[in-house]
Amino acid sequence: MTGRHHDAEGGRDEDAVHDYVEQMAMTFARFGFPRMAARVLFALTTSDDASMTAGELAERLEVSPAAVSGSVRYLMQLNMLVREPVRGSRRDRYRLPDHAWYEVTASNGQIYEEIAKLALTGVDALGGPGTPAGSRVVEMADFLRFLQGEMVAILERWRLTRLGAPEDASPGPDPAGSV
Amino acid sequence: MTGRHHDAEGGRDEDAVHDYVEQMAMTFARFGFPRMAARVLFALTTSDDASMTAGELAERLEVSPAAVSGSVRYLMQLNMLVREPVRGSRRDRYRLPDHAWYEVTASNGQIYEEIAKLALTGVDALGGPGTPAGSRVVEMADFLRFLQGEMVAILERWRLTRLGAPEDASPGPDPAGSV
DNA sequence: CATTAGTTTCACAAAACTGTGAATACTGAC
DNA sequence: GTCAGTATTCACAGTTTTGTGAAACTAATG
Repeated sequence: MTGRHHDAEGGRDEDAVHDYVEQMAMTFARFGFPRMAARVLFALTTSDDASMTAGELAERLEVSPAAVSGSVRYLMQLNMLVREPVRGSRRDRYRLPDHAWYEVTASNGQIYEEIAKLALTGVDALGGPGTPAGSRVVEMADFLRFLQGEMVAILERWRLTRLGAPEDASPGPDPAGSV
Repeated sequence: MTGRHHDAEGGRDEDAVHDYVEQMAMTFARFGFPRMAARVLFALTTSDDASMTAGELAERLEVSPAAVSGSVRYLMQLNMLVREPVRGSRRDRYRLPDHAWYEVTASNGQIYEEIAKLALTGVDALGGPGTPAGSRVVEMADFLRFLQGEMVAILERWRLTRLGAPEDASPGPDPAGSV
């Protein structure tokens, strides 16, 4: 025993996991993601069954139940988390869906379209699509719609190549030696 | 004269443009983009030559020069704005590059790889890629790298089809009647 | 070299955001 | 129906972010 909860080769190092969760969460926070929600997300990501109760999350992260409550609500609204009532108990388990990153990326794709639509509402005020400013806005909207369309296609490709193949327990055909 | 600065059919309606800038900026702010930077961005987007001095921006947006200064620095760091010193004057013009959205999307692509790399640093602590948590992290990293790679490809396709074709003043081949 | 227009920096006030503890409201068990 | 265990809501405090006014800095012009 080293003082760090490191079981053995291949075992989990809980302290290191703790650090890792915090590091990932802070990185996401830098990109505008709510801090506590990021902590919850990675606490779940790093738990072996991708599932914890609110109480377990609070204990693990050493934060109040209130903070967990707010964060899980936020994450659920983003479709990154599902709540699963536990039969025979009033506890709910919060679980990361199986392919959460794929799912959330797919469901967020719609925001490109929303922004494009909003952008185009300004074209008239700018004097129409023939004016420099008007055409600039149209180009932006076109670009966003292009991105959205392509995104749908590449997500479909991911779904087919990675999620379509049923048995793929190994990390993947492309371990991509850490760059 | 209606009280709104609307010249004629096809002319700009400055009041409406003002509202539009604010609306777009607030939408971006909801997604975590700094508010004032968003205002500056859309003030430039909606100006006919995509270029203004700091003073013009401050006047147009009715904010302090200090706020403009901070925001343009932020936007330049994101490659969404270039500073162009004006010869024979101490004024700098801040200009939106021609295909700003394309450019910034392309230059931001790298963040997927960064997050993927950071994510993989946790695999050991989780007990290796064979554990449930470890494989989950590997899948996330794989997905992010896949996205990044595909993004590079689709941006290249945009560049070739839209920026490669020299004359395309019309809004585009696909007006995409508002969905 | 002094003047002046324009921009940036700095310290500070206001607003927004985060997370907490306490109170409240659910929900299943008995 | 009552009890007990959980989850949620609410008001608040600490922190961070945002934007301002004033002063400092920079560069062209007479």
